[in-house]
Amino acid sequence: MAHTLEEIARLSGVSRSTVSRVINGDVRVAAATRERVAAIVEREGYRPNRTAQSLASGRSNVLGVVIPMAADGVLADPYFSRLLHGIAREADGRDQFVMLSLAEAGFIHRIDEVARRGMVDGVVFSGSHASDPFADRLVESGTIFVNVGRSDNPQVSYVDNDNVSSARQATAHLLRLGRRRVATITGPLFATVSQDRLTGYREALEQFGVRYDEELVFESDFTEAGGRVGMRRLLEHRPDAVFAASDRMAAGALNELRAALVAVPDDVALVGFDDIPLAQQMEPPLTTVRQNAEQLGAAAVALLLDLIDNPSESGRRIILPSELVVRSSCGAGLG
Amino acid sequence: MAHTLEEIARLSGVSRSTVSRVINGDVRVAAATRERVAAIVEREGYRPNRTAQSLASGRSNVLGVVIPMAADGVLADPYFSRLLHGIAREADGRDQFVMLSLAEAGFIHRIDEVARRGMVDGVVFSGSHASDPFADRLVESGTIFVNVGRSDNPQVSYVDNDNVSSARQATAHLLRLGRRRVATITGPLFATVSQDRLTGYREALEQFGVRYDEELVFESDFTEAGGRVGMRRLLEHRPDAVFAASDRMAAGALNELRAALVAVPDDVALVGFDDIPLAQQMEPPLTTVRQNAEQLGAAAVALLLDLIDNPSESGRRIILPSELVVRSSCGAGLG
DNA sequence: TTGTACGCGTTATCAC
DNA sequence: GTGATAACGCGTACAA
Repeated sequence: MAHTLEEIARLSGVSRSTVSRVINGDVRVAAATRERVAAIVEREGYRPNRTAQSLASGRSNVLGVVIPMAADGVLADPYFSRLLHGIAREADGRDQFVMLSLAEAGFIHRIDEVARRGMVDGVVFSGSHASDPFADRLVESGTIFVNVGRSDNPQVSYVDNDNVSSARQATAHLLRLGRRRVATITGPLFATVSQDRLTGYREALEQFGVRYDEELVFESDFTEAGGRVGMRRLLEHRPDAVFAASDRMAAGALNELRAALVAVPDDVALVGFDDIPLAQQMEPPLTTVRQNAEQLGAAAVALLLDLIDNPSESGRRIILPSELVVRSSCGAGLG
Repeated sequence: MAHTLEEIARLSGVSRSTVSRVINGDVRVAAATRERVAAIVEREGYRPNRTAQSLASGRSNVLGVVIPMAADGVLADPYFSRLLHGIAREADGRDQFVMLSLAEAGFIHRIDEVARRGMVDGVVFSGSHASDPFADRLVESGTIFVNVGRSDNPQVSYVDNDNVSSARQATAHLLRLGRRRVATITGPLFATVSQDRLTGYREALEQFGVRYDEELVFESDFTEAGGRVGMRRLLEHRPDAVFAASDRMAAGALNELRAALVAVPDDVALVGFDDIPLAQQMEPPLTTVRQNAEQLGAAAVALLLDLIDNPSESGRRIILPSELVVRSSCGAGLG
């Protein structure tokens, strides 16, 4: 088992350079030579040392992926699983490796580590804050990266779902069905997704000439427990519909409604966001917005690679469309 | 912003070697020198180039993690999320990086890539087969790795849950409550977990002097849909209890039982395996075996690092205990 | 305690 | 087409 270029070169009676050329598919090499060397590479099962390649070429073909684990068990959220899956799959398809960092609280040092020159060519950062110190740190350190989720920093490139328009559409759907006291359970408002979905909600209200009522807005945390608590409080203000900014919160809300003996959708219509697997198994099945997290991850990788090849560009944005999936929790017939 | 050892050396008026020593905490360096150099390193925000370090030292501090994506959306299974979380967290705590490879079908080449010298110091492989070609490939290539899940290959080191004894305990629990026609829905039997849980089931039967009846065994695939199908078939043979080898299958079975108007646990008692979040929200709450996937991941990393430091050792095994969580689907009072 | 010099395995720039 | 040879940035005997 030969281990270095040098050995392969010796075995095939050529120089290191030629072997290197064969390995890298350089055209300027005689067909006969190429074949002979290739055969020996094959026979010996030789693989170039990645680290040495990286050092010499200045490129590692490794993409860093940083996912802040704000709450415990964030990975339990199907969104992140899918996002990660999309990232991994796209990276794989483009012959890139993925270096994963599930950053716990106080992980600033990990960012520095990941951004360390040589390790990775770029970073996909799943940052949820409009203005994130870590994102700032990344641009400051000159690391090429793309944010998954909107960012206020004009320098940062990002991919995101069209949260505003999707939320507007979801809320409008409720209004169109005649509901007028439409409440909403939002995610944590420091997160751009939460802000954007709230914005969409307000836009729909305005569009239908319905007054925005703060009492019908409850800020929660995307979890089922949070949705349940939110619903309990909202119930005091007699809503006839609820737009939950995540399916998990919608599930919690549904549990609370059931416990309070409120009929869904008859008394209160419900719409979620995400279209997690559970959504269609809920009773009644949940009307929700399908966002394709895998696609988002793939898009992030594609954009990142583009940025790596064209470092001059910055502040690029890619917005992916979502789709309203009408089931029965909203009180509309299927269709 | 200084970028190389050389520059820092020049800036602080010493040689590269000395700076290197300071960086690596070598004791043989004068306190005064150390301080001076450290200050400059700090001021310049210098970080050693990881790639160069790896090449020179022969160690990358990167751990490969390979998870075969047999079925689509494997990551959706909470087990893998938790496993991955445990791995990432432990690796982080030990200053290791994680290189993730979500290997799709036909991913043999990826294994080779990951095992490529220089990239990673070792690999955590989540292989489910008793005898896995990929695992064989890894040992063949001399890659240091640990398998998550039992392996028949005496060379491979692995960490695993105590599936046999847990399954025995779960089944025995049913038998102890007086059930005699205890059926089981197994996972795919090429997987060691499935085999082991089936073995535990048989052991419990034997222990209670109950004949093993093939008609009461249905091989499925760990998914909810699979559990549902399995339950439908088993129903033909009038079981009074079911041990499902995964909570997701238990959920499917429960749905089927409900559809068939069979009372749980009165007519048919049910026990699952995994203790996924859904388990305690099922109606009735599911009695199940709690396996700590995070701990499994952490143990895998710990073992791997141990192996990296002591490459001579091989075939080490670590078995983690599980715990029966009694809720009400089995027909026992809480306790 | 500090510095010199060589090696890690490639890539890339030259000549030939 | 092919082959020396100089980087790439760092670790580490060995010498001083």
